Amino acid sequence: MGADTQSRRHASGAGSLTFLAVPDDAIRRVGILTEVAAIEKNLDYELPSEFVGPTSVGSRVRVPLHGRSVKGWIVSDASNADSQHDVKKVKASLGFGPPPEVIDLARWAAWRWASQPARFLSSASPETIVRSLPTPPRFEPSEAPTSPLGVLGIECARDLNPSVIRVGPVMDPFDILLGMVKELLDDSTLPKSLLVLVPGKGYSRRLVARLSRRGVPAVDLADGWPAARAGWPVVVGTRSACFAPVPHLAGILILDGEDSRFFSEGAPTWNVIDMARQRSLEAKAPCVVVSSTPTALVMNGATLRELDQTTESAHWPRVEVVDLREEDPRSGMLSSRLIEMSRAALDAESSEVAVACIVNRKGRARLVACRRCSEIARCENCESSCVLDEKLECPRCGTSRPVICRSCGATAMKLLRLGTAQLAVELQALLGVNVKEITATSGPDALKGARALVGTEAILSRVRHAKLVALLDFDHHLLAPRAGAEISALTLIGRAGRLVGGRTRPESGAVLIQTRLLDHPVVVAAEHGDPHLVVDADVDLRRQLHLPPFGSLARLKGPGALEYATLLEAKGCQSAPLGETEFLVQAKSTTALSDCLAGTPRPKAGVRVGVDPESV
DNA sequence: CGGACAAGCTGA
DNA sequence: CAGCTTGTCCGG
Repeated sequence: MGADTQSRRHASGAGSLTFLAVPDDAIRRVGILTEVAAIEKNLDYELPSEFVGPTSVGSRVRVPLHGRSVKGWIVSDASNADSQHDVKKVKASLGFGPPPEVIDLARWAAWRWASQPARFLSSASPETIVRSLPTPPRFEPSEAPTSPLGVLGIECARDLNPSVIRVGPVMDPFDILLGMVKELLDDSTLPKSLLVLVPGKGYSRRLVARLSRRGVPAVDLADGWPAARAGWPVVVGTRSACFAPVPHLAGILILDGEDSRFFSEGAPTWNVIDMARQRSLEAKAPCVVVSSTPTALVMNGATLRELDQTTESAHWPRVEVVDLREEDPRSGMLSSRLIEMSRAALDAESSEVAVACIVNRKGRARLVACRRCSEIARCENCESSCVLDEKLECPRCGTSRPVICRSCGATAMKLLRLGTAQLAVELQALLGVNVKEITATSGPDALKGARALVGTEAILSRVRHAKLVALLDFDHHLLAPRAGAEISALTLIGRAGRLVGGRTRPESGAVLIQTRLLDHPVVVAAEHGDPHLVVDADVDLRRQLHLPPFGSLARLKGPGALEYATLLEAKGCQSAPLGETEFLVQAKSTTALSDCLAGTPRPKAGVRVGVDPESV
């Protein structure tokens, strides 16, 4: 059975839109899906004649259930009138909810990722009650963009097959958006909405402001749910915006499609790319993804469109590589080339942050040894190696103890693998300027007065410009033991590149990569500004291992995992143990796996099911 | 999910 | 056998 037939089966509950013509004295019954995710069937309720509020499919209501009062969605008009139950009355209206198409999408998603529709519908619903909707502005026809990207946007908007546009990470994708606006919103008889999905909140806010300056009516879904529900021409938002309540979808544009924030690892696992493609398929609308490093999951059968190679590589940053094998081991992560380039960057950029150093280790040091006897500091409980911050802390079991060597009692430690805090101190000593430490938890004024920064990847979302971005321990990213690690390492270089600018502009800075793997394809790709070999390798690896999207898999976790794996195996899935209570189940296709999971009741002992997680 | 109700366990 | 825990069922 194809995905198409599947989703139709899951759409079967949805009825027609808005206020049905019902005889005045007829009692209107509605099918309700409650917020209680475990109850997957629709329950019948009566809509009292005094009921005030929207009653179309998707509307939010409060209903009595088992002595409780729960929130829910109207998911079908009148249902089986032959009720043996004494049907209860809907208690109250909770205002507008998602449109019928989104109810269908939530049903499909529940099937696709072995979850419940209510889980997805909650993120599709407004946070506060919406009782009235604004009137969307008239869309004024715009001028067609003539740039190559604008033309590409128009071209993609005409194609109902999914498209992926590969551009260098520094390339501004705004004209693609303008091209799609022109093609999809101009002289359309029906008011339609274009959805734009971006990874972060800040990006969304800036994009809305920029569109508004250009005279394109746009709202941010973060504060514009009612406007989106009313059918605003352009709706911008983060990952939950693939459920944006626009009543008539014109198309979807996803920017930075490879960003990990588009792939939800928590339960349920789901991803924006597949979700958006399903929604646009049902709406017969185009779906376009822009990405510098489209992974196999992003490509997944889409048409790849690119500019010429010269233009693409011009929009990668200038890259400098430091061979850590040649460095004096005593200089640690702060190589002489790094210091030299930092000084040049500080001279070139006289007031703002000039240098950003990225290393994914917080605290003072991740590995320490006794200065006197060289014993590695380990946890007294579990023997795993301690992290030094104020005290010696165990990253595994959380116990902490004073800084004293367990074998000789000395109190001085050698710092073997430095973290951000210590590196900031050392860099400040070497450069003689104000150096600040930035991690995900640092406050907004952590940047005040800083000329150089040391921190985790959090830096890349806090700072917009720098002359030099240094990836101090790039091999840590490169050698991460999971499928897709190499692509994310290359993506990191691209994100760093956005702070320094494209390689052909004279005012641009550079990205410095410290590595021991000079010939690694990722390092070479970054130097050439050409990701295609790395991207192809990701596709080949996944094809060979039958990983998504070339096969489908689910991770089962919990006390009932073994029992559930056995049941699924009997239905034609392959299963392999990953641990005592953890199993991997594979099937030939997404449809086969999802059908199998949907058709097999879970055992009593709990199992958590994660379908097609991003990293394996 | 969480309330209802049934079946099982304990202690005087 | 009351009083409490644990398990299973089901919701309109």
